[in-house]
Amino acid sequence: MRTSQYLLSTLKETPASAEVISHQYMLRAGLIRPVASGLYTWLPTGLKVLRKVENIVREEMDRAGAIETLMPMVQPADLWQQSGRWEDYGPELLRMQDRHGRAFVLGPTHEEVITKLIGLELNSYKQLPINLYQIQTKFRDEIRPRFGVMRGREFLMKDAYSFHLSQQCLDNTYQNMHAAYCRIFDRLGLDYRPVIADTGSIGGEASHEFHVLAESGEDDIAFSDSSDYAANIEKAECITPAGERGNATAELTKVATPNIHTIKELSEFLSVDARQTVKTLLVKGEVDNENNEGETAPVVALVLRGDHDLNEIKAEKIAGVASPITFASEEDIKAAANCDAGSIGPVGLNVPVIVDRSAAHLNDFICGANDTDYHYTGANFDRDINDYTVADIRNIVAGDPSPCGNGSITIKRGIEVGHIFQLGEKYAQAMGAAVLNNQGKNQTLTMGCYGIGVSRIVAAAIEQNNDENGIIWPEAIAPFKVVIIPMNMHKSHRVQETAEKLYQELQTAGVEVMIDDRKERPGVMFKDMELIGIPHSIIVGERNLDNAEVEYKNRISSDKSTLKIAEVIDFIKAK
RNA sequence: CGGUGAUUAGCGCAGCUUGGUAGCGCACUUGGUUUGGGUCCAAGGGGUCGCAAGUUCGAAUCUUGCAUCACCGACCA
Repeated sequence: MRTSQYLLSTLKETPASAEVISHQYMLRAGLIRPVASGLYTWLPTGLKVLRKVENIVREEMDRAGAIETLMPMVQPADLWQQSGRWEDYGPELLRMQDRHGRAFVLGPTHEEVITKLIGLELNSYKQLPINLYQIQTKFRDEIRPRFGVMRGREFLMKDAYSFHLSQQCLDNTYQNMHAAYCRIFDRLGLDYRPVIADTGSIGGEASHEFHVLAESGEDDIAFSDSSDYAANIEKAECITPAGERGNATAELTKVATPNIHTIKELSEFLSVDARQTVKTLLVKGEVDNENNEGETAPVVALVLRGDHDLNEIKAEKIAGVASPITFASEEDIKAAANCDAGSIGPVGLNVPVIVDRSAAHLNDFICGANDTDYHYTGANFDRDINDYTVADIRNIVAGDPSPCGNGSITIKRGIEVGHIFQLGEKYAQAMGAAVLNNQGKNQTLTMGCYGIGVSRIVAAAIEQNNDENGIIWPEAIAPFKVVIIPMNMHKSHRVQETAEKLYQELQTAGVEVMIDDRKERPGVMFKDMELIGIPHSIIVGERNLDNAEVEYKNRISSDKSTLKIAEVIDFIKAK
């Protein structure tokens, strides 16, 4: 490709709307342009990268035995009504009507379509297992699109769906996909981790997320420092602290704590470590629709150690706690604890009390006294608080023992680029996907689903591989392998001839090569090519031609060397 | 949707407080100059000042409403 006949579209300045580095560089390097909130045009260079990612994903899915299909982006509403997600999915599902007034949706995912298809096409256990995938544009009407293509509303996704008659068969395919995903991210050249994940709204049993590690990631991942254990912080179990709880030695004492509302203020005011304090959160309880028709929801107290944060996902799974988590209103708090929110405590509190495992391990701790501007010191479970249950309801923090039993936890940020689930029979049942088993009986299929965010990977790769000069593409997904940068080509026939000759030869050798044949000063070319992040540069200048040499520069290592012109082709091909 | 901020040339911004007929840098065009790290000089082209209504002799500037974009929270590949 010649830059003079190409749409380079690089920008010197960073558009004000771009927050994260990948978004900034994708705009500046001319990979994407915004069209509307969460919607982007892929410019030629960006599309080249996107296609490379897509092809690696396709090759590895094919190698793993999955079969490619293509389903429509627009789907009829009745499929979604059949699965129940027409009601459940919420406003993220973009709904519309055709000219006849029939309801459709823009597909955010394709479980309904594929399951319906499988139900129609498959009749016998002999056709199982089967794993179908597609690489397709999805649309999710995100509340807040951000970070460019990292969280766009329209995005390219690989989604695969497998069908089975037994859990064991599903497990096999699940493991197979897990391995395929590792090969994909290995080939992409990214630093990633498979982590244990919450199954979220899709539901089901086993689930792993694949995260690319980057500071700007939106998820917190908990790792063991001495095993393979990694889990999304939403899911990481906080185990009961080792050892026996200390004995109650202090007397329960009510102390005045004027205008103290937060744990930070409390620990400073009383000069104690936040770890010796306890915070009590009041949330709405579960309404039992059958027995308490129309009654207001009761309130439940959640007790955490002062330095810990509530994990809402864990908490809302506990019986008696409303899902989603809803914090009690000021009136509810007044009614239940007779004080302001800053002074609630578990002592003498007349509502169900759920205590986190770590908080339950404390003795002689400090908590609210259920009296505005007062706290208790020297509080103890089983002496001052008797009616309570213990559960894991907090977020894991760095330094906690790993739930796998080996080592302690460190926390890093990750960008979720892949997610594999075992779905079970949910969709197969709803859509009527069943086959005859080997006893001749109709049996509902069990399902797995496996997603990869293809367009998100492009952004994630940049988040992980960049410097102050621009993008540093991993070799496997670079838009071009090598760029020829001639110095003042229009003034030197020798330079022009050599550059053109190398360009032709590299093309003939099947190397993806760009030649910067613009009438630009050297600095401009260097800056642009570094911004775009092409891994290898060949610089052709008068300086080296007398020795029949050109200069080579590596974008990753910044290593420079001189090469004999005759060696260039083999040198680049070997890279 | 809630909270915050923004909207002036393709991009980055000033002008608004104190109303008087729109400016800077980059990019673009032309000529010259320079030529191994975003040269320098000169001359140009390009703007319904987000939209609508109001106040006023006069509105980018003041008022009101709306729209769009971005950031912080709930969603997720």
